[in-house]
Amino acid sequence: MLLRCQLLSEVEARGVRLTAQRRALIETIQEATTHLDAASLLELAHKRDPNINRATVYRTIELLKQLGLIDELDLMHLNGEKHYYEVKTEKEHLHLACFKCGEIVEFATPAFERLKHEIAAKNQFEIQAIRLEVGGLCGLCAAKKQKQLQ
Amino acid sequence: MLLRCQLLSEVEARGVRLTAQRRALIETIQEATTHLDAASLLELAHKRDPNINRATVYRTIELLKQLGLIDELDLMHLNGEKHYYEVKTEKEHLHLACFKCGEIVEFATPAFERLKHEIAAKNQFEIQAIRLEVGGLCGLCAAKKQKQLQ
DNA sequence: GTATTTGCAAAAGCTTTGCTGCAAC
DNA sequence: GTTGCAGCAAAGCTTTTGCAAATAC
Repeated sequence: MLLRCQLLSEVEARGVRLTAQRRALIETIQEATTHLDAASLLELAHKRDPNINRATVYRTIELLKQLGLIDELDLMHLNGEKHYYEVKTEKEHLHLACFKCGEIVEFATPAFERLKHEIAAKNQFEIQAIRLEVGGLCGLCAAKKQKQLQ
Repeated sequence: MLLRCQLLSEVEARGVRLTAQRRALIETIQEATTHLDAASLLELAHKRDPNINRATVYRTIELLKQLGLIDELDLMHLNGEKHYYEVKTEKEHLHLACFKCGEIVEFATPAFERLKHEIAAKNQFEIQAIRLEVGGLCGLCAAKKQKQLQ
């Protein structure tokens, strides 16, 4: 799996030596198909190594954040205050969170990229992290609401 | 003060009866010149009524959120996990948070408005809340870093 | 042998809740 | 006399931390 190798090698390319536990955690993040919060990451990583501890999870997340390799999301606090993590992608994308059904959709558009550049230029700001989150009703839930009102 | 009357009357226009404490809290939010978190709001509101309780603060914030009159911000978790609140404005704006000096700058641009509309249209999404937060180095701190590197 | 990492449990920080009594209408 | 609000303290949830033991190099 190409992607899996990328995150790991990105870390090592930065001269960071990894323990087996951290490697397991990083692989788990890389292979995840949904947005992971710390607890879910721990649970998933336990399949690789049941001894991994919560503290190690947080410390590894901290490491990856420092290296600028993952992004931290709130997903509009749809499920409380936990954070979610995803591997940083080349192109910025945003997250749509449905307050009704909880669905999370990702959306990328050149307009977001352009906006990002405008922000940096007009404010002389060196952007290290950018997070655009949207909350509301997805198409399905919005349609349902319309029906109920009729 | 015109603005102050607006938030209050917006609430009452929605048929919500307010107690004196809630009115005091809402006035405090309206008049604040910085982004308030719950604790700061409580502290400030105590000048109007020293009996206001933390629980009442959170319950009033919840009310205003439900009514769609305030926005909740994280400000890139610059100071921990607390939330900040601001009166919802007509035009969307975003927040730039400097990881170094902690400065928060607001920035509005038509490009953000356009992006918002594109998001809604392309995803058939009914946007109720949108939050764009940026973290990095403000111009000053970025310049300082450049100097140190030389 | 020194430097890091781990495991554990406790603490910390912010927010929510249960419940009792109080106030409003 | 209902209905809803306030006050208090405790609980809840997620994240962070201190420290001793274990591991890696």
